Amino acid sequence: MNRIIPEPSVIRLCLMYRLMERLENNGVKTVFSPDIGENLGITAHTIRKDISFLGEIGNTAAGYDVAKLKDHIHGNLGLDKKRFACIAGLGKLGQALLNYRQFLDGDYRVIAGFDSDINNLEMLRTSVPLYPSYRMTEIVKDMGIELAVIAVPVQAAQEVANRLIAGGVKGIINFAQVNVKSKSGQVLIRNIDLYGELRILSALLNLKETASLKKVNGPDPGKED
Amino acid sequence: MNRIIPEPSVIRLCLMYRLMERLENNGVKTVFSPDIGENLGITAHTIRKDISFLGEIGNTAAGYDVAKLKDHIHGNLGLDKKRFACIAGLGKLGQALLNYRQFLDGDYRVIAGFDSDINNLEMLRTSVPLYPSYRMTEIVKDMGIELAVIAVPVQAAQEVANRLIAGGVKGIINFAQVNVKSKSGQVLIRNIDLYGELRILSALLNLKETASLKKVNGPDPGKED
DNA sequence: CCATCTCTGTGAAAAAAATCACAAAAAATT
DNA sequence: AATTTTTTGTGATTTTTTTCACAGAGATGG
Ligand SMILES: NC(=O)c1ccc[n+]([C@@H]2O[C@H](COP(=O)([O-])OP(=O)(O)OC[C@H]3O[C@@H](n4cnc5c(N)ncnc54)[C@H](O)[C@@H]3O)[C@@H](O)[C@H]2O)c1
Ligand SMILES: NC(=O)c1ccc[n+]([C@@H]2O[C@H](COP(=O)([O-])OP(=O)(O)OC[C@H]3O[C@@H](n4cnc5c(N)ncnc54)[C@H](O)[C@@H]3O)[C@@H](O)[C@H]2O)c1
Repeated sequence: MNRIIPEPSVIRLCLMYRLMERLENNGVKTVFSPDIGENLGITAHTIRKDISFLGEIGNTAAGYDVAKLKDHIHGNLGLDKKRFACIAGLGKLGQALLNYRQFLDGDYRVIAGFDSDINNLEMLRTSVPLYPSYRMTEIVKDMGIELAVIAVPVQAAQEVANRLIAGGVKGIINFAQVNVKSKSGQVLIRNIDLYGELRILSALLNLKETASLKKVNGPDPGKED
Repeated sequence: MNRIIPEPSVIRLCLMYRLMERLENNGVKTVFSPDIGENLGITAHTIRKDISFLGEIGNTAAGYDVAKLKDHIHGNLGLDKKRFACIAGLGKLGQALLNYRQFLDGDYRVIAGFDSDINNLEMLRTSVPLYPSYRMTEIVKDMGIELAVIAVPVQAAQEVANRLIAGGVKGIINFAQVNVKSKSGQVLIRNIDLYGELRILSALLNLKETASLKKVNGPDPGKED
């Protein structure tokens, strides 16, 4: 058993965690590695390898106890650590996120919203405290906010990231149409390009047709659609 | 030069395309591989390798012509192929996407929206034609829609995916809190978990602190934040 | 127009990740 | 209680991806 976990495994384990939550809700008590794989589009081999990075937890010949596996992942990845989050930019996308239940009562709770447009702030009905953009660094620092979501226009994104980082944010999810960076490289940043996802899909489809793609993801598929 | 392109390279090339668009808008004429790398958080080596999968295009000792590289990626990845898209589920998130400019006038144009709630459909002000959910398969087939975005509640997601696939959709982006699957494995699916991104960030931060993560991404960072 | 300097393109090497294959442990069956 | 079946956990192997290193093509500059 290895205590050093590859990043792709961490990401898959997070997906497994979500799956275990759902299975537990549905009253499922036990799962086998091929079930998990089937659900996540990953081979059973990889599933078992990923889980084994966290130590032994399965039952030989009897699979994994759903609740136990969930807690195991939870504990080992430190998901029990609660963190505060904020949303910078409360336009169409920022508002949708701001009102999303999981962001309000989950482990990574949104406790502040920021926008440069004061009128916009006054219009919004929400239980989350909202602040003008110029107070971002100060508020982030005071509230101990560690995670941030950027949903501002492309021109403002890097500047907003800088202010968040100055306030002590350690992780950022960025939806603006530009990869934002942290100069020190110490802050984790995940750039998500929603429109770009369509571009990627289209490119993969094209290449799949002309057979010039090395591999298309997903493990042994079933038979029929 | 290799005509078979690894999937990670395809994804990075799509990011490069976005960057070239922006640089061109800003009047930048030439870029060097380290610039591109710096912008995307990837090493210059990888950038050059990725580009070289598409054939020679750079100028020895003089970098890449922005417009030329953009068109080169565009052509080689088949991004010139226009495709129609639709959005299934017009709640908070679906509406934000539906009104996003790039989805309305980009190459992957949203030409239909679906919701099971007729009242909701009647309330919405948009230039995109909206349809009740039960017509999904029929409309998708008739309009020749190839790409779809799923933004329905978790319970409905797989069922909606099935209907889209029955209508002939070839690629799906799914925002519901469950990995949806295509039985044949022929349909490309990208599951995006917005809340899960926060979980991943938190897990990576925890592991970084306890030094039990194999590698944290991002190439040689600069000096200061 | 020669020397030098710069940056691409790519085979080779290294690193990382996924897959395999099987021992071993427990459950199920007879 | 012995045998068969099942399924985990993990070293070993294979595949994939990234990084390296440098030849070579062209720019630059005297
Ligand atoms: N809406 C979508 O579906 C969608 C899809 C993909 C990507 N995006 C990206 O997400 C971002 C937000 O999109 P949107 O549609 O919500 O845009 P929007 O224009 O509706 O909202 C942007 C908000 O940011 C605020 N803002 C501007 N500068 C700011 C600053 N310096 N600090 C804080 N707030 C500031 C504005 O006042 C506005 O409220 C954009 O970068 C967009 O490209 C949006
Ligand atoms: N809103 C967010 O910020 C956010 C963030 C992360 C993930 N998500 C996920 O995105 C999805 C949508 O979220 P939301 O906040 O927009 O939810 P929502 O409840 O506001 O909207 C869901 C919409 O889907 C429609 N719908 C239900 N069943 C349908 C069916 N069978 N066919 C077509 N339409 C149907 C509903 O009528 C409703 O309009 C959910 O799965 C949610 O978990 C949302």
